[in-house]
Amino acid sequence: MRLWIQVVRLANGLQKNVDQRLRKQFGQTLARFDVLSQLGRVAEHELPVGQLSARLLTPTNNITRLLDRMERDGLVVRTLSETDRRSFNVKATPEGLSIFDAMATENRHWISEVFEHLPTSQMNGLADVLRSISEPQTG
Amino acid sequence: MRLWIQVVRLANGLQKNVDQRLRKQFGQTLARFDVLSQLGRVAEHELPVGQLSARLLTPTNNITRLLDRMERDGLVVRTLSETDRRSFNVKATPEGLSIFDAMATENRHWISEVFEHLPTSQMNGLADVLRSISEPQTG
DNA sequence: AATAATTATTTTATATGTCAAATAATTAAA
DNA sequence: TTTAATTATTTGACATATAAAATAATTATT
Repeated sequence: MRLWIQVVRLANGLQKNVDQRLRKQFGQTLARFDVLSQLGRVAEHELPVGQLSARLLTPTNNITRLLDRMERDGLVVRTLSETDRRSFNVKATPEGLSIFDAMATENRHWISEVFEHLPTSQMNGLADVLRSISEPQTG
Repeated sequence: MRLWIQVVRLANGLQKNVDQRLRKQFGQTLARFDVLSQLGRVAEHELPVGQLSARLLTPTNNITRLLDRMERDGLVVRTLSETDRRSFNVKATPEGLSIFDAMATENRHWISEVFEHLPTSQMNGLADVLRSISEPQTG
């Protein structure tokens, strides 16, 4: 069964494609886009590092340096939590949010190009398959 | 349409899962597994670096250091090409092949567990979708 | 209050990925 | 046959990912 290899290739291809476009057109990466997209959808565009990493399905230690560089580049700021001195809040800056909006707009175009030629029936079928596969490994 | 995000998550989940198991059980990574799987399926288990990178859909400069470490760990050897002094052949060592066989066996189990519960009809549907999506972006 | 366990984050070390530039050998052109 | 262009691979600089250990603050226990 080489089906999974095809799924992986499709996903990797999509990600590479998006990452390359983000690099060229915005000087940003997919990882940064993911961070901003999480911050973009919460109140105050602000989250504790731990919650951010949980939303990204990635361990905390994995995004510390990513945040370092994003902070250096003015996309986010870290502020001490007022209730827990161990914890930092990460907040998207206006500049970060504005870059994110631009990236998100472009991204929607790219993705819809890829799925444009896919009939609705197949789209629904794909959604079903994803549900079937994803559920058992939840957790 | 967040369909593509689900595809990406499924694929990333699968890859992370496999990578972690390979690390824990064999002290190897998915990237190394990919290299060995390509070498494993050609005559003499040997390929020029360029052809190897083409098969892995990754630029040559991207696997140079990977090969350095694999050579250091005795999984592959690099030998000068006899016909082109710019070119190196990468060959899997007996040790590399033996580790690969063990990894491939385990890998088949893990993957079949994931797809085990998927009805044949959905499997075929997924294959169709993959074909539809993949064709336009071939290249 | 002192000790222990837990939690949030960073640090360290290493592996993999990106792009651009360097090196060196081959082929093509003048 | 010198020069120029191409090809194969490596190197350099940096970004992202992994695991394990370190820090430091909090909570729980005694």
